Amino acid sequence: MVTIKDMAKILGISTTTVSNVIHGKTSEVSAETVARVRQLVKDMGYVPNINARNLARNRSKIIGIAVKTSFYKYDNLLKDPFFSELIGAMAKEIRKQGYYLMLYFASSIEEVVHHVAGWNVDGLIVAGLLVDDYMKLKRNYRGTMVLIDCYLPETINNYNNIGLDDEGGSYLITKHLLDNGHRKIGFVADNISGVDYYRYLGHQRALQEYGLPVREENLILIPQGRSRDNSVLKVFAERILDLTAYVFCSDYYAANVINYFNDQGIRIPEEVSITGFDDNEYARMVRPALTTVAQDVTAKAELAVRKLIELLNAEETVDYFDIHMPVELVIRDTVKKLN
Amino acid sequence: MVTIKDMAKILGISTTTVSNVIHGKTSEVSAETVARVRQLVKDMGYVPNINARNLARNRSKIIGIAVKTSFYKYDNLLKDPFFSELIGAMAKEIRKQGYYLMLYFASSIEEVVHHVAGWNVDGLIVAGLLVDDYMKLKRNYRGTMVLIDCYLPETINNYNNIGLDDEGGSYLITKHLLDNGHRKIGFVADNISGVDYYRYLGHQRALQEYGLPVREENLILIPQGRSRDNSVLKVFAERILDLTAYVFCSDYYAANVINYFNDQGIRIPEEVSITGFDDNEYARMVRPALTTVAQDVTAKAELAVRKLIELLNAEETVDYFDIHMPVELVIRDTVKKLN
DNA sequence: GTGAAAGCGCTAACAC
DNA sequence: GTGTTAGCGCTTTCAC
Repeated sequence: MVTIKDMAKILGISTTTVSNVIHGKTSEVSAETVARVRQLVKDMGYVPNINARNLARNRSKIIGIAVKTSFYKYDNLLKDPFFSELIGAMAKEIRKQGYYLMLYFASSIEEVVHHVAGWNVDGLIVAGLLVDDYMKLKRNYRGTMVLIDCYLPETINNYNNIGLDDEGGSYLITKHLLDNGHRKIGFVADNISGVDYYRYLGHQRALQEYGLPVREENLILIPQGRSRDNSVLKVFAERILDLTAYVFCSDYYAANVINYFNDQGIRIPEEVSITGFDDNEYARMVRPALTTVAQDVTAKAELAVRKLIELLNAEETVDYFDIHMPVELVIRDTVKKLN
Repeated sequence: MVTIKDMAKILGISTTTVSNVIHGKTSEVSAETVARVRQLVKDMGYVPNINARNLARNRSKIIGIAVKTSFYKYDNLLKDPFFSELIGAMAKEIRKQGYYLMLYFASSIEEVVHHVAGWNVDGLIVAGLLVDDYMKLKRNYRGTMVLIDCYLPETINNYNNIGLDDEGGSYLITKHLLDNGHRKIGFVADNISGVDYYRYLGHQRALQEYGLPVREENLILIPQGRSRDNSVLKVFAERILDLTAYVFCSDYYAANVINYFNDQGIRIPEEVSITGFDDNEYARMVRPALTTVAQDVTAKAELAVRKLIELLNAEETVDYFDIHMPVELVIRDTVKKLN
C-alpha cells in the first residue's frame, strides 16, 4: 500500500505538499508540482487510508443506520419491503453525498451506542424507536441524529424526526370505507404503540366523525411473527359474520389475508372489504389489487439523509424538526360500495 | 471521548497495562490492577476508537459487500427481494461473527476497488460479477474475496464462489412442464449472460432430452427496466397463440405477467402455464401461487460469510471453492397437465 | 507485573 | 510555494 510519505520521498518533496495536492489546495502549490504529484498518485494507484484520515481529522464521514430489531419479529429485517426500500434508498443517497454507510442491526440500544461511539460515526439515522430507547440513546450519544417514524411525548422536543401523517392516512382510508357505506369495521395491527397507535387514532377520529362508537372488540391484534399462521387467519374469516371491512396497518398483513380469503373461496370485495397501509409492492401485486394509503418511502429516506447532512454541515445550531410527510389514498379494488 | 491514555493517567499506570486488560491478557497483569481497570472502563463508558485500532493493527474487521448495480436496471437494489434477503442475511451473520459491514453499491469496479482499499476491508463479498469485472477486481484487490453467483470461464480457477445449480434447476422445471405434456415453451429472461445463461442451458438440455428442437424465437428477452410496461406485457398475451407455457428466469417477472394475465381475463393455468425461479415472497403471494424453483438465499448468504471468515482466519492458504447450492422444485398452481 | 516508546498514515498549524 | 512537526488513539516490542 503506497502512502503519502512514500510519494513525498520519491518526489523529494514534503508530505504536506502531497497532501495539499490531494485535497485540491492547489493554490498553494506550484503548477508543476501539482502535475507531478497527480501523475504519481495515478501511477502508483494511491488510495488514502481512511482510518488514518479519520483518526487525524477526528471524524469519519460515516453515517450509521441503526435499526433495533427484535430478532423475534424479524429473522431478516430486509425481508420487510418497507425497510428494504428505506435502507436501499438511503444507501444510494448517502453515497451520492460522499458519505459511507455503516449498517447496524442491533437488538439493544446499548449495542448501537457502543458501535457508533467506536466508529466515531458522524451522524446517525435510527428507525422505529420507542421513547425509552430514545432517551437512552440521547444520553449516550451526543452526535447528530435523525429519527425515522418516531413518536415522542410532547415533553421532549430536542429531537429531529421524519415521520408520516399516520393519523391522517388512517383517517382518510377509514373515511373512505365509511363513505362507501361500511359501518362495521375491524382495525388490524400487530401492536398498538408508535406509528400504529397514531393510525388507530386516525381510525377512531373517522368513526367518531360519523357518530360511530369505537368498539374494543373491533381492534384485532395479530400475534407477532404469526401472520401466516392458519389459526390466526381463521379468525378473520370468522369475524366476517359481523364485520364488513378490515383496515390493516400494513399491506403485508392485508395481502396475506387476501390470499387466505382467496384460497378459502371468500370473495373480495364482495363478501368483505380490505384496506392496507404503505402501498408497497405487495399492494400492487395481490389480486384484487389493494386499496391502501400510499407513502413515499424513497422520498422519506432521501430527506432523512439530506437533513442529517445539512445538520452535519451547519455552522450554527439549527432548529429541531419533526416532519410528517403527506400520505395519499390509493383506491384499487378491495373496497365494495355498500348499497 | 475517554481514551486509554486518560485511564492510564487516572490509575497511575501505563497504557500498555490498560490495553492488556482490555484485551483479556490478564495473565500478565496483577489481579488487583485488572479489577481496577475493568471498573474504570465501566465507570467511564470507555469505547475503543476503532479507527485508531485499525490503523495500528493494519486490519479493519470490516467485511465489504459490494454490488455492482447499473442504476439503469435498479433505482433501488434492495427492492429486489433476492438482494434484500441476501444482504439482510449477510448483515446478520457478519454481526454474529463479530465483524462490521460496509455496504457499497457501485456502478463501476474501479469504485469498488477504491473503496475497499481505502477502508482496508479485511474481506470482500461481491455479487453478480461478469468475467471482465472479476479480472479487474482481482488485479487491483489482493484481499480475500468470495463471489456470489458468478460464472467464470474454466481457464480461471483462482477464485471462490458460492452459486446455485442454475442449470439443474432450470432443467428440472422445464422437465416438469414436459412431463405435463407441454411442448411449446417460451423461455423468458432479461439477459442471457451469467446465471441466466446457465438457466437457459438447463432448459435446453431438458428439451433435447425430449427430442425437441431449441427454437430461437422461443427465447423472449424482456427489455431491462420495462417489466411492467404494457407494451412488453402484451407480447406475452400474443404468444399464447403458439406457446402453452412460459419458463421465467425470475419469480418477479413471472408474478408480473400472471397479474397482467389476470387483469386481461386470461386464465392461468387453463390457458397458459407459467413457472418462476427463486421462490421468493412473490411466488407465494401471487394467485394462482407460482410453481417455481426454490433456492435458499439465506443459506447462501450465511455460507458466503462463514466461508469468507474461514479464509480470513486460515493460517495456510486454503483451496479455492466453487460451490453450487442445490435447488428444489416447488409445485404450486401455475402448471396445467395437458390432455 | 509494568512501562517507555515507536509507529500505523494522515492532517494541519506553523515556520521558513 | 514548501517543509517540519506534533499529534489523532491504539498496539506492540522490548526493556526493566
